[in-house]
Amino acid sequence: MQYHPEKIEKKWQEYWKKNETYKVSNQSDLPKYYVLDMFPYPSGAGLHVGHPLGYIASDIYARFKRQCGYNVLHPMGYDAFGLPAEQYAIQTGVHPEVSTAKNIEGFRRQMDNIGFSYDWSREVNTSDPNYYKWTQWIFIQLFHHYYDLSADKARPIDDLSAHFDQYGAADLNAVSSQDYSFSAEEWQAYSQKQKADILMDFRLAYRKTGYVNWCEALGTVLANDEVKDGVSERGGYPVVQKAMKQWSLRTTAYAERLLGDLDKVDWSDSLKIMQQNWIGKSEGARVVFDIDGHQDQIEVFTTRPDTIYGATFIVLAPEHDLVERATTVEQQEEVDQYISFAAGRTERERMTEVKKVSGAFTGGYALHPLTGQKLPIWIAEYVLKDYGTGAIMAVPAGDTRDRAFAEKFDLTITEIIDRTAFPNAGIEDKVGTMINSHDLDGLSVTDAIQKAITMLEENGRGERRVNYKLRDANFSRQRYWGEPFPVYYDKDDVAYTLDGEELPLELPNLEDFKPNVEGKAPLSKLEEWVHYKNQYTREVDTMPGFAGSSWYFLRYMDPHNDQRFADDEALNYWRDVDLYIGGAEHAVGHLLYSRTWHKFLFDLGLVPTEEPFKKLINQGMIQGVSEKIYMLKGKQKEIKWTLDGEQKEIFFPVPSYVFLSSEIIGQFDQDDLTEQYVIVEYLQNYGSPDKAYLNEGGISKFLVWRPEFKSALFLNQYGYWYNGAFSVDDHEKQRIYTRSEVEKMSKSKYNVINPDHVIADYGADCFRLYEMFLGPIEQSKPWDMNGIDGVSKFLKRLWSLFYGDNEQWVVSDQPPTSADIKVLHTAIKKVREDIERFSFNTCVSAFMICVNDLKKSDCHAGQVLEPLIILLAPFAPHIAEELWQALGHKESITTAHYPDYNTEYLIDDSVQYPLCINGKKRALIELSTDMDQKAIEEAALAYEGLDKWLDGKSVRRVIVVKGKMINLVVK
RNA sequence: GCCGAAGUGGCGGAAUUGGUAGACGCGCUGGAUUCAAAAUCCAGUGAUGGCAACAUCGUGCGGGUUCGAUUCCCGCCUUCGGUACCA
Repeated sequence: MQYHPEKIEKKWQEYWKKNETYKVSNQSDLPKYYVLDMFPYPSGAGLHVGHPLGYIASDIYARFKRQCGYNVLHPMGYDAFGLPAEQYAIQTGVHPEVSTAKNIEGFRRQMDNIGFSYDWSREVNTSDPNYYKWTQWIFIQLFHHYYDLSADKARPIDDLSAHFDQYGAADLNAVSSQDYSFSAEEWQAYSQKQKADILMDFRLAYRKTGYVNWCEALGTVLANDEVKDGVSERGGYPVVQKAMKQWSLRTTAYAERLLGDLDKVDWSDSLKIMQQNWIGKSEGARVVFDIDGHQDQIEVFTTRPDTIYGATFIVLAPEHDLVERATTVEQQEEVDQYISFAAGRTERERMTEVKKVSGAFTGGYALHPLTGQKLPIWIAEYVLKDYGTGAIMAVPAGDTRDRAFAEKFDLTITEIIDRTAFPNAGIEDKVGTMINSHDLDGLSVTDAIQKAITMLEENGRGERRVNYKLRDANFSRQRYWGEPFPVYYDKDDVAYTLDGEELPLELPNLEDFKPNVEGKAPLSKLEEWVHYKNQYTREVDTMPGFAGSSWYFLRYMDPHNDQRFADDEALNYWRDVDLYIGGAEHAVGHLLYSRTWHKFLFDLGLVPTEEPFKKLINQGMIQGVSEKIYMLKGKQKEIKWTLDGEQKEIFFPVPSYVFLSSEIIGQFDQDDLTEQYVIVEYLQNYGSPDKAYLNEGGISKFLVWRPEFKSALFLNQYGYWYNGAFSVDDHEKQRIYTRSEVEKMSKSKYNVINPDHVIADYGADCFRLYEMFLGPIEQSKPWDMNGIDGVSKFLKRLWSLFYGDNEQWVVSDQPPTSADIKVLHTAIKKVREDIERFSFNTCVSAFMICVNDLKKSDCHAGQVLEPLIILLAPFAPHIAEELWQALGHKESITTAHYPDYNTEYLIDDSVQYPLCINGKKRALIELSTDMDQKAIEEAALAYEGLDKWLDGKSVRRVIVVKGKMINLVVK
């Protein structure tokens, strides 16, 4: 029997489906294990070879754990709300629901083709009302809770109202948008609207003014992704930052716990550091500056209160509320101009372009809190509205950007730290002795920080404060394809949430997905829908992409429950995700949002764990190799080139496009050249950089795809292709070479490799093994097919251990040799250990070594081959099932216990020791394994070739690492 | 800019705790088999010099620690991911 992957793979995929092999129950005596993949956004480009990298790894691990006796939850679903479907709808009129359903179907077919062990009965889809009912429900809970810092958890907002009723804002330790002080009597006297506004400042889901990328020309709000170099990517129109009332989630309330609980999870240090830095905890002081001639105060946060006497001016973000107040009549025009300049700058530009210094003087002055000195108030884009308080005290002697700013605008620079004792220290380093700082003079920086805070507190001009870089998450999108907010407003703009029985609030149907006037969300066009119970209006914005993905891992535990987001029993059984695999691009965003939601649900007693993901692995990205063909710009009337030193020319009857093979572009002026993408599947030799080419067939396909080039000429170093034929006969000379470039794998770059095509050529098992064989799971690499033949050969060799070279069943009952047993147990040990450390590429190597060795010794013993295919089953499940069945088993190999190794079989009699002189390997000596340190040392010194290396010098020291190496230190 | 990661033969990569650099695979070269090809099998394959034995160099670059560094430390360079509305 021959190895035909296409036959056996379909057969087993159908078997697994029919027998519900991978269906998992919430009731089991076995220990649980939850293996999760980051679910995909079902894009129109389909699944490409980059997606399955992580999915294959997690599938191997899930299958391995199952065979080790765990009840394994391994589900999959779709993150189905998102921008691309909406853009597609705007372009084509196809409803996002329709295109999404179609894409999901395609993804599912592609995933089935790879042979994953998902329990598809638990599939979730974030755009399914039965799912987003609970996303809305969680939002409602967030709305009705606030964060109590004393209890260090979320508490019902009604408790807060009760506190206000009884005590006013006194003795309150809660997270809020601004500080409040009012008495119980005052509170009781407030109007409903006033009360609602105050409570809003405490809610965990709350409204505030946020900024969006507004493109007037397109009449829409753009995602950051759609803005390039400050203008819209489509059309290149200006983009400005526009203020809009938006929903936010008070993620900052959880900052401290998000930071501290990183200790509880088994994630890589680099990932934890990224999250730490994102949360960005810093300790310092809040300092208050009076504005000269006004009642208002400017509040700043500084990590360097020691430098307070070096503060020589104040900088506000251009959007800061007090800019208007501080600006004088004379400066009004300049300030207005600067504000509109800053509005045209994206936040990214403002952060990145640190070398461009710009700003404007408001004309106003602040008073130094300790000296009373007048400090000019400036506005500048380097101060961001959402960072800290949106204002800074500028200390040009202690901060590089402040210094650059002071130098540019000729502002006072007061040196306040003497660093002569630290000649290598930069101006931001916390070393040195204070000078020009009144009471702080002579103190070290660290002492000065403490004393400065005390002084500020005593003067009532500030206090010790912890600040986080983490910002509250903007939760509103002016778009259609997302979860509708279960929210409505009364005439006074007071927000209310829908009752539970009204959920899900289904996304109403729409024909036209373009935004409404002034960038209002598309739902605002449905006037009837917007009006709710006569006097109310509904929220028309929708939730962002991360809403549905922030809790989906919980829904898999109990996906069909219509009473709760998941049942207690299911939650208490599965608890948390034991292994989570996904792209490094989610390192902060998704993982931080999920952790926040999870902690909130924990506070409400709804989930049993504080952290959702115990162990996390980031898979690397598979990049694509795009291929571009050179072309002369515009249509040509004639073409001249040199062939074998001879000048050639062609005059075209009608002007034609001319494409050039890459080896001859040197003959042309580079300025006349341009490039066109080629669909990589049209190319021969694709995968070898700069060696891919179009042959006659490829050119035909290219011209069918791009009919505008139908009459083009393709030129290479031997001749040309024109009107359907090459001018040379030799096939070797009929090649138009393209240029290769490593880029993101994307539909728009025509470099997407569909796993289906690889599977059609090599089989799913081969594809799975090859993706793992490419390299460490965490590393990014461009996709290339150059090594896949090796994996394919391996599977055929494995098959031939069972079916022999003449395709007859050759497995025997003969007991195996001890050498073959050693080969098997070496592989078991290596594979078991490497799976546990997620080193799947070396597992594949271990399989290859094992099969090569068994092939060499002509081993066909069932006692060796049977454990071997169980060992391989998680990696190549189809071939494993087939051979398992051929060995006479009736049950799926999924139920077979994963083999254990016995170290007794692995012991060697002797060790090859490298004999090193001063760390350099000079000889190999073979010594018995049981020799002790001393005996090894003696054997080394007795080595006959030794004199040659000593060169008259003597051995000073002998270092022996038993079983590893011997080093002689010679002087 | 800031935060994180990576860089080893012609290529993908291995070296798990500081201990034989290049496992395994691709490619390439030579050979066997074949009418021929494919497939398969065998041998070789880091660079330089040498007939060879062997020697020297060699893990992005420049330093350092150590008997010994791909691995640890300091300073750079390049590429990739994120940078709060792509997912």
